Amino acid sequence: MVEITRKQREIQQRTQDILRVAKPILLSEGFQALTMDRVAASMQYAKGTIYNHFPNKEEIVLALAIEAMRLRHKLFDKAAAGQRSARIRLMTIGVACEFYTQSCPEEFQVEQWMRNSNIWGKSSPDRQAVIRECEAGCMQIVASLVRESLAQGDLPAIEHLSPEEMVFGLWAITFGSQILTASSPSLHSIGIFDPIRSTRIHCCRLLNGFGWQPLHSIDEYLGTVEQISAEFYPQFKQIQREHR
Amino acid sequence: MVEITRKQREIQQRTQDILRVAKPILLSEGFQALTMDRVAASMQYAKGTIYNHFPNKEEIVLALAIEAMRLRHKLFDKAAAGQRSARIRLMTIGVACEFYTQSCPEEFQVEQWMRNSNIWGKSSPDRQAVIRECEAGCMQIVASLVRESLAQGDLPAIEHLSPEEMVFGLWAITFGSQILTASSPSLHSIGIFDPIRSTRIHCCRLLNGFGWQPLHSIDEYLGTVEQISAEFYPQFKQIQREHR
DNA sequence: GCATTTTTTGACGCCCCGTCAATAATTGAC
DNA sequence: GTCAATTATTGACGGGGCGTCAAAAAATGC
Repeated sequence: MVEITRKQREIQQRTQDILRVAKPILLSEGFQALTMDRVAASMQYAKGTIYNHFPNKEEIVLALAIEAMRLRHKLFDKAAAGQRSARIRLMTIGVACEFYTQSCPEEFQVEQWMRNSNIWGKSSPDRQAVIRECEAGCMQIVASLVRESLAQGDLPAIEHLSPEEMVFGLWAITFGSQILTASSPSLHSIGIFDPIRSTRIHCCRLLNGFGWQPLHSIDEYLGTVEQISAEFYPQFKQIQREHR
Repeated sequence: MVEITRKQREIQQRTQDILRVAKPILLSEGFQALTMDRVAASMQYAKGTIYNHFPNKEEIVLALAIEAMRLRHKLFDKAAAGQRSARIRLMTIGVACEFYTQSCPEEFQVEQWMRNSNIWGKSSPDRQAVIRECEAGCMQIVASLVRESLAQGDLPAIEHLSPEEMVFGLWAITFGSQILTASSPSLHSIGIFDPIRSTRIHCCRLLNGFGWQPLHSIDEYLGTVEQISAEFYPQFKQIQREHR
């Protein structure tokens, strides 16, 4: 059943190779520059062979997006594991998001591309389903932390606001901040010089606002986030500098 | 100085005509389907003539984005005018955002397209500058409401959080929610059935969290938002037509 | 070793982009 | 009203990407 012939393995390997070739082209020169001819030429295969693996270039982008979201999912999983309080583990997920966006900017970029309706619309339902599962999976990790805290009494039930809606709020502010940071050229001119710090503060206020115990002062929160960051992603600062 | 020859007027008019032709193509069939040949054929002009107006199709998209953002700016302006408290006027801007996204989905869509680096990167610095000004202008409207409230004492200065950062938070959560609503297929499956209501609640909690007087209970807030909505946008369709 | 199946190939048809020399229209001087 | 100069329009063209498919090559199995 898990029998895989050599041939099949070779084919799977080549699918990977195609992605490895396509990714730098996509990320450094954009979607336009990613052409099937070029991918084929880079690998010394004929174009038709590439088409045996991906029916169009949009599918390549979606395949890369799936890899990106799997990475995100893995980071979320690691962050949500462990013995600490749900609130701390939730903060760790927040740090994971920062880490992801900052030190895997390519994956983050691909996720944005995937949201582009041109690409989404042309890709196969199968891959779309994988993406959806992955996204839902990430949300479920957060949601289960919320439910855990509710069950343990750290987090009071809030009238008018379901646990899922709390997740939605956290997600929206994190995601919204990151998108704006990445694509709003006017941010700096309006006086936002450190969007990451701003985002952290808003998340802290949101969590405190939910009444999620133990409440943190901003200074505590920022300090704890720094600790988590240093602990989980010791290489982060370095990478951060690399990417300026 | 404001002398405009008939010829110039005709040319300006045709630029508009091109946008009127391009918009439905773009919105109903996507960026792929928007080809210069097709635009030209639709208007019974030669392709070269279209190129006299726009050096490439990305510029057409950006020109449409400028129209969209001007509309957004106008809505913000109207919302921020009037004699009511700054907090109410801010809420009115929130309603304006909802209105914009809901009843001008095409404009909202074009704004997203514009953020796509493929399009942004290929367009002219002039149009990019207009977009930036427009975006900064929208933010300034919000920022000045914040500053007004600070000056009047309705809104306490918050340690660690500048007025601009408050704007950033509001912007991020509103924008983030809307993007997610528009492009996250898993929202429904995770249990978010009324994202607009959720977003309103989060905004209310954010404003209350800032200590922005007078504080609203969720019920009050939702009620007030409904009132504003009914007052400013009594007839959804009519306003939509105005800007066609 | 040979027939059958699978895989690879790359030329092909189609379409789009953006250009530009040729053509048409407009202008303004006389 | 005429005509030369200026300006605007045209559409054929070169370059290139997409996706296909019949033919060639390779692998398989008997």
